[in-house]
Amino acid sequence: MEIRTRMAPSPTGKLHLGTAYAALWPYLFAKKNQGTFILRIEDTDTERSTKEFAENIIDGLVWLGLKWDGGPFYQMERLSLYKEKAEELIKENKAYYCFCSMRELEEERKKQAAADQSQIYSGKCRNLPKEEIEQKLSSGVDFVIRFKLPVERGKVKFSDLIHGEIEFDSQLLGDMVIMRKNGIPLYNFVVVVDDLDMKITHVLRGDDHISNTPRQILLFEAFNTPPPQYGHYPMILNQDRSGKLSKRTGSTALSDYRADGFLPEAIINYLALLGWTPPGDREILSKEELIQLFEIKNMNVGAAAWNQQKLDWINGQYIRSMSDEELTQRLQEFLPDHPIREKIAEVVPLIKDRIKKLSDFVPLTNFLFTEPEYEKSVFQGIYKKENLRQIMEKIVEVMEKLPRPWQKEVFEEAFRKFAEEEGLSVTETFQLLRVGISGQTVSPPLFESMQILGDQESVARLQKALSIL
RNA sequence: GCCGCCAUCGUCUAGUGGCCUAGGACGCUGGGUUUUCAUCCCAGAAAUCGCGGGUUCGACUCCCGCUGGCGGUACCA
Repeated sequence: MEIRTRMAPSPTGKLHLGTAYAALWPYLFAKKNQGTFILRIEDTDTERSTKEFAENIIDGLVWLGLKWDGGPFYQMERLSLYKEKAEELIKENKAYYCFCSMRELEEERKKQAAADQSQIYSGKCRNLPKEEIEQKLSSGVDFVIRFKLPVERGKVKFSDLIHGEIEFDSQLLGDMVIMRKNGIPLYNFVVVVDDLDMKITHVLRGDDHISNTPRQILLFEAFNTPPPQYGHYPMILNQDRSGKLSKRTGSTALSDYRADGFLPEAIINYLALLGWTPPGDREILSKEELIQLFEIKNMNVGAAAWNQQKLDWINGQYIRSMSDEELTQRLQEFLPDHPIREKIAEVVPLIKDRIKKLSDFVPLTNFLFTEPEYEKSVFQGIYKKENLRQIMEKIVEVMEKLPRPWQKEVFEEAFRKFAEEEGLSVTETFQLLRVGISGQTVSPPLFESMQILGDQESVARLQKALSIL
């Protein structure tokens, strides 16, 4: 039988890391088994869902490379199907109209809470006389449709792909609402109708859905169909383990990570490591390798906390493993308005080992296209003697005398010789030169940087530095 | 409250009864390479396996209880 999985985000916010994580598992499982991965937009919460959020989610999934094979299907475009299915249940006496007001229900729950009872619907409208239902319906009383939970069913058991056997007592579930008066269905019901309609064979979802599973299984039974296989993976926790991943300890929007220069392959790799353990000890794995190695049985059962440093490290690993050409292209795409965009290719070899994310490129190379600000104290911090100015003058002199066109090998030879003659350490000399060129004590390799700047600019900078000493 | 899931270094994890005086990764510390910073390489610190009972010749591994964390308990998804 063909394996069919789905990912079903609700468009009530921008693509969250947790949503990307949720997409990864059904994607990997479907690809691993040459199956079909379906994208379904669960937009039945009309208060909170927006088209923009749906688009943001779709864009994000495309960027990550988690391409779906079917959809996107929007539930709000499928309302007639849900209506038909709800009526089918009513006809078969498996669902009923409920005329209880919100107020009544709230009071009922309050009473139950006070008496330390489970807060489940009393079933007041369960067996209303036919005439009363007709009368209320025709006089326009507000109603919802409730699923008639088969209490006699006893324990609902299922074998979770990740957790193993799980069971719930159906008595504790209550008659849930499956349809609002306005014809918009509720979550547990749409999910079942859609999973049924889309012939989903494997539902991989967060373990916050474990307690929804018995309700959904009961609905599948009401439709006389065996339920799909369920697998509930753990959620991602905040960095401080203070609960499920939220804005509390940092951004959770995928678009923020993208804007910060994280690579999609690094994010996929990291998310995979958060919920699954690869065989062997390699952790840097491409999407293709993940698909090949993925096994549900190796999915983790306990929740993992977000670890930003590990993502940073993984992103750095990906950057370093790229060819210079590829990194250049990525940077050019990432920095479309960069002032020396055409020079990025030249700079890339100097910074590849020095950046963890694409955005690091800018502060690290800023001095190459912006005149630095000089501070006397920085020079004095490197060379503490009185004749600082004289030394700098000599450095400028050496620079000016170097044969053109400039070669970086010549720089090094010339300044090592200079250091020896003047009795300076090589480090001191190179650092004075570095600050003179970049205004900073930390920079990409000095001589390569000078070559990129060119002889005139380099000498001009040193002269400007000299002027403040 | 009730229902459910989970529990090994700071974090992510390996571990399926003896191979564990608990292995790996990130991070951290120290050292090496190096013109700075990084990269890279080497070394190190870091878990009495949440607690208490069992079962067993033997338990991180099996069972029970407790505690703690998390999730659910909606006309949200």
